[in-house]
Amino acid sequence: MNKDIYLSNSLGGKKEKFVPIKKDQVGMYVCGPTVYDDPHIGNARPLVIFDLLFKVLKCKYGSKAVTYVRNITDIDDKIIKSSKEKKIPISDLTKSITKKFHTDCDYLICESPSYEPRATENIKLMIEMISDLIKSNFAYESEKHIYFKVKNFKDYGKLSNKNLEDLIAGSRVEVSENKKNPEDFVLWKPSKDDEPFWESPWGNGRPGWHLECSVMSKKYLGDTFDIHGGGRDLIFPHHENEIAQSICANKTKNLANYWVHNGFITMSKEKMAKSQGNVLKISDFKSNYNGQVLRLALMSAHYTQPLDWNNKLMNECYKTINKWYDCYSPTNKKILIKDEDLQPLYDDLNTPGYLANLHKLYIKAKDGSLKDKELFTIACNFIGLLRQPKDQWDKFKKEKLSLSEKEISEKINDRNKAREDKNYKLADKIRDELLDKGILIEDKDGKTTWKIK
RNA sequence: GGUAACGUGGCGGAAUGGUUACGCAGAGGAUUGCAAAUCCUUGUAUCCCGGUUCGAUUCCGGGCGUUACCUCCA
Repeated sequence: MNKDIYLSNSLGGKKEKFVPIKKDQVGMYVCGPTVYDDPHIGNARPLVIFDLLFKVLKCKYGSKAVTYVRNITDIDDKIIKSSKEKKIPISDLTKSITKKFHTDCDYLICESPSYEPRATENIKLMIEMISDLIKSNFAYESEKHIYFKVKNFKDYGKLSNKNLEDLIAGSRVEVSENKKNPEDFVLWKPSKDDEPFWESPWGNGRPGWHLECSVMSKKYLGDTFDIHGGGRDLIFPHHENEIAQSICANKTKNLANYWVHNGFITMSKEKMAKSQGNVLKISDFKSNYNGQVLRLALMSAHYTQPLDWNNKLMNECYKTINKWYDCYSPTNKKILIKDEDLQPLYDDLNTPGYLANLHKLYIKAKDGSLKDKELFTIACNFIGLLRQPKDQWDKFKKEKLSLSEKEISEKINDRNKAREDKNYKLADKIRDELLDKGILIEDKDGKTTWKIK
């Protein structure tokens, strides 16, 4: 397959043909979690979206050609605050949230990135980058704080379409007596007695937000790399500041050539965010839904669009996967997905377009040959669906049942007796009762079978 | 106030300068004791006003509306 990949580039605001810096090598950096609280559905979207992009890139460039780096930020003001609130030592908190995050990734069927560096393991490199920035007059020290001097970087605001005057006029920037200018942001700050610290030329302290991404992307992908991803809300200030730091420290023109940002998950059309108090934890879904259902739901809209999260969406996705399992036919054969079927994914990760193709392949597979079913299964597998054996999917459904199989067959016997007696009122009552409990009865060829709705 | 995104049938959601998305729901039919499941059939929608064009839902301008970012947020 030699089709081009297109991506919506936030830098410039247009869909562009993807051309990697090196012909047969792709580097992608995605902002991972700050591990201070349980991951929620909003966090799940970039996990699934960039997992898909990883798969598509590997499909085109080869599985070894793509380096996917996703950081874990394990030192930050939010973590310190959360640790105090929860009365848990910081390292315990970050370890347990990181573990939960990985469990959630598995639940959503996301494969591991190539590297998953932690901020606290790279403090030395951060200090080096700060020193470079001070030397080249892009940063200054003030009362044991180091600030980035935004005015000295003329391209500041290019990604987020902001200019300095507006930012200052907005005056929502954090005011601090130590700053020379209100728009400056902190690279290093002193730690209080009860806060974690690292030794530095400017005293014991800790890094500002933003810096870990600049340092770790450089470490694994170089000064300039291909794709940088994350949620829309990171565009400003996080990515803007990353760009400023990296370009000034590395003396390059660009940090990443393609900036890819996913839209938000909303609840009743309003952004799902901790500050709004309307977050749904990923783990809350585990008892009721197989992770594939969430994964499909997260792919049901284009990644740049907002996605409203509700029960109807979940139910539709559940029904779709349940239906698709009828054609589940795993195989070790190498069956290639047709270019025309794959094409929507190459075109800016158009997941709804690909899902439409899957529906078409399903219809073909349903009455088709084994090979059609195998192709359909492989096409689902490509985006991380139908990877679990069917009995695992059924098992999950059975766990939710309130009736035992024995009770169900007793009810069915009762109903069939009633039918023989032509007591259809009773028969229908039993059937409806079972349906209420999620058991679907089918009379076929004189036999009655049941399945879980 | 500044900066963006979006506005498609009952709902969700793609695409597109002239013809079909797709899914769910609904309707009709086959089947059935009745159902369910399944199968078959069925949908002519692009916020408003101008402009460009032979032709715009699609491009351009204006308006209205919704949302987001400008403070931590995926």
